[in-house]
Amino acid sequence: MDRRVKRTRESLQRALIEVAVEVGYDNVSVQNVLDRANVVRSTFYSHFRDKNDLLESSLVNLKAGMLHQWRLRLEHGESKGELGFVLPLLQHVDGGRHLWKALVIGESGRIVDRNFRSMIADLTRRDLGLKQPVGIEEAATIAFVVGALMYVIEGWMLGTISGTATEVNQRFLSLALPGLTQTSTLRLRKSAI
Amino acid sequence: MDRRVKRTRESLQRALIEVAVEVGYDNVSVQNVLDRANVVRSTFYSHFRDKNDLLESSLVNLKAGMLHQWRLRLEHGESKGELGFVLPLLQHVDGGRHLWKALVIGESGRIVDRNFRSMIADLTRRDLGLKQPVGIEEAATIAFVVGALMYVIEGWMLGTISGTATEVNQRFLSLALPGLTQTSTLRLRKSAI
DNA sequence: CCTGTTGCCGAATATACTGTTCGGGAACTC
DNA sequence: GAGTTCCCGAACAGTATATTCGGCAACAGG
Repeated sequence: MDRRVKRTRESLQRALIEVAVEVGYDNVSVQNVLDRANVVRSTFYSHFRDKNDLLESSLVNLKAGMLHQWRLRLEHGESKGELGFVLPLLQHVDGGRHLWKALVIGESGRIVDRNFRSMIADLTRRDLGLKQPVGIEEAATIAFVVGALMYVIEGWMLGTISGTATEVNQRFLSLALPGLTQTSTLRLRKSAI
Repeated sequence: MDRRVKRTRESLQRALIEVAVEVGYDNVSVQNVLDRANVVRSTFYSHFRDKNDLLESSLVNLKAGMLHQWRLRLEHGESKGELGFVLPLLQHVDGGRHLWKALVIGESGRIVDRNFRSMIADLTRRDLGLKQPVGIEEAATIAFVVGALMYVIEGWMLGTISGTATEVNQRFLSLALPGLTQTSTLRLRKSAI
């Protein structure tokens, strides 16, 4: 790939994140990004459809980095057990706390959400594939786990939930695992219907 | 309150919802709402800060209606047990399926999310207040339950998750309750740390 | 019914941001 | 070194937001 192309794309991606962290994604105009990246309008639109498109392309990198770190920890045997991917995930998110805190708020939150939802859903599916609870549709289970995890992470980023990655992981697993490993015959007491 | 004020505000609220259901919230301009409501620009801005502000005021009514229906069902004894508020909630949402499906998508999704998160959080807190799991911070538990429920509802609205309100309720409870009633000593097996 | 107040209309206007166009010149690939 | 590709710069139309203000009509209270 042409070196110039790579340079402009990376400049724009970096600029967007920087400015978003400073003033919040919703308050970022294309012009702000252009100024920061030293790129001109027409160039921007020859690479990206709009601001959201740029964000989405930035997320590709962030996701790649996350999966990379996850694999490293997998190899080091640090993420065993059911939902073992959660701890590495939390640790990685913890590293870029400023970044994620900025991106969780506002319109970018939806985009981040949509991107990571599918990733987490995949990890969850792979993890739970073997011990699927009987009689409970997969879609509901995935939505349940992913939603719970996303909200916990969000609360953790925003400071509503405190604690280290390990602690948050423990809290999450203690809430999630019992429902997932429960057998179908026990899964609902009469009083709760 | 001046009758004209009430009329104008209600016209605008109704118009916003109508148009949003038709073309999606994100594609609604202030002008669209004005045309539908037969209200002029300056009047709009004398009542609401912007489109989102109008949506927020509309949600007040929707939430009120929801809580009203919930109380009715409570009196009829249809929502007993832990997380008993979930079923009435699902049933109410099911009633306005078109509406919610439209509001879940796009920018309005975040606003709806923010509004109902706090409502569901309150209901959850009240419900779980007595049997708080030991050693698990309340904030994490609330975020867990609320997130799981929100995502399940969203998936249900969008058709990813199928079934009746009763079935979805059962699925949700069977996933959530075991983790909530688990005692602290059992809450984590070594392998999952 | 009368009176003072309040809200709505209508139109104009400033502002800001988006997205597109195009030619000249520089940087890149091979 | 030749030819292609990309970036710059500046201009431009289009669209939506948000504010202003005078005149008229509807309202609440007595």
